[in-house]
Amino acid sequence: MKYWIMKCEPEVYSIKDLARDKKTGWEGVRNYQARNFMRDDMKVGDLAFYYHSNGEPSGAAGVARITKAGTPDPHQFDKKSKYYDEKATKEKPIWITVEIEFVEEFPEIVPIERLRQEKSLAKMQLLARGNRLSILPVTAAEWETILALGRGKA
DNA sequence: GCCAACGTTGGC
DNA sequence: GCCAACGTTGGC
Repeated sequence: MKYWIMKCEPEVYSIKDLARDKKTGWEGVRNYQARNFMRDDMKVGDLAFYYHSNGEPSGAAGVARITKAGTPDPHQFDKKSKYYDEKATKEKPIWITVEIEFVEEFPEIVPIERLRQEKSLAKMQLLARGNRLSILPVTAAEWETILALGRGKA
């Protein structure tokens, strides 16, 4: 099983929205690296931190689980969608989506500033300079560290 | 709202 | 295939 970080702006869709909806499709990803993670490496049962970007504060807000992996993103075929891609066909879809379900919301968001204070997280891709990927892998050690912070046990 | 950093596009 | 211009991301 693998661990991930999935970023979303809370004003667009927050952890509370996910808690209310129970599950949601992770659609509209239009970045090849993020797509490749979803297509090739994400498996049903994998866990992900739900990360609020551009939030107040930005940081890890909770945990979600992958419930469906690597299905074509329907928006790429929809001419009315902002995610429409004229190069995509049903036979050869370009963009991929996964479905996630709510697992837990942290009592308090773990701010990115707090993550930067952890020496063991210094090499995390999330904290790398200029990182903009919306989906990132997390190591098991990083997972445990952040989970403890999120649950207030660190 | 600013701006640095990055991915993508398109002209050549 | 290079690279400048552009658009987007995301922390602050």
